[in-house]
Amino acid sequence: MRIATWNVNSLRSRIDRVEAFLARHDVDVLAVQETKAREDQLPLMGLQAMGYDVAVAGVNQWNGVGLISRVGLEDVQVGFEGMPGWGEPLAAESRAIGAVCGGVRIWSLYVPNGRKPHDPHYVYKLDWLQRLREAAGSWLDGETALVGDWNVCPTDEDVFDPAQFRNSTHVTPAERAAFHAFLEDGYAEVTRKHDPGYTYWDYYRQRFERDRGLKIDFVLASPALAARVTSAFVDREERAGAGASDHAPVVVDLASVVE
DNA sequence: ATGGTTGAACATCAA
Repeated sequence: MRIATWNVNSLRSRIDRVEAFLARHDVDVLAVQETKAREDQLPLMGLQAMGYDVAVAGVNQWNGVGLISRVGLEDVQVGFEGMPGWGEPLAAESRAIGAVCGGVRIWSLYVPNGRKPHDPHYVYKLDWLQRLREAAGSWLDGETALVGDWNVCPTDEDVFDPAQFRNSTHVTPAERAAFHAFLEDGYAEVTRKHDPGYTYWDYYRQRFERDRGLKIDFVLASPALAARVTSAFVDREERAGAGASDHAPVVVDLASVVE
């Protein structure tokens, strides 16, 4: 089974690229972030014609997430227990949607950006990650994937110029500790060893063309799922050209379950 | 420090 995660930066404006990506790589499940649309706003006919089911969450224009699956989409959950929201009118937002796809529970996550250290949104980000950790602890036993835009660079290797980011969000010790807490609990980040490259390049200043990016999109797998991972890669080509998202998709291959 | 680009409730906000 092949799963992928991609911050698409608007599913409506990117639908042609999404369909082409799914076909090009023969993807079974795609977790999307920054969908920026309600389900009733989405052109889903193309995806349905390709055999995919779709579930999305989130009503505001920035933070929506979704799952696109052709191997089942069962037990859909919008948000996780204890997930902190933000004030009105964003209270109805959701940054997490989970479902069982092909026997694997997959969570599509859009971790709060944080804006700037000490900003209320940064406090919210750390709180959100802590509450996710508490919920995720009870999912370790099964085959669980926590995928998406974590908005954290876990190491300096994940930043094109660490000096430039010294006073920025994504790299603070508290954010890195919040990310590593999942690893301490038993989750494994399964993409880095196969592809250490960046996953995000800002639209500003030709950052992609100069390969000045960040690695912030990750796939964390429970032990049973991590044991099934055979390969992974960042689809850098998807970031090139006109009409690209500012993130590239991350693809992970799972070995079939041996009967 | 600032600026640059993109998408959306679009001329302002968020990323």
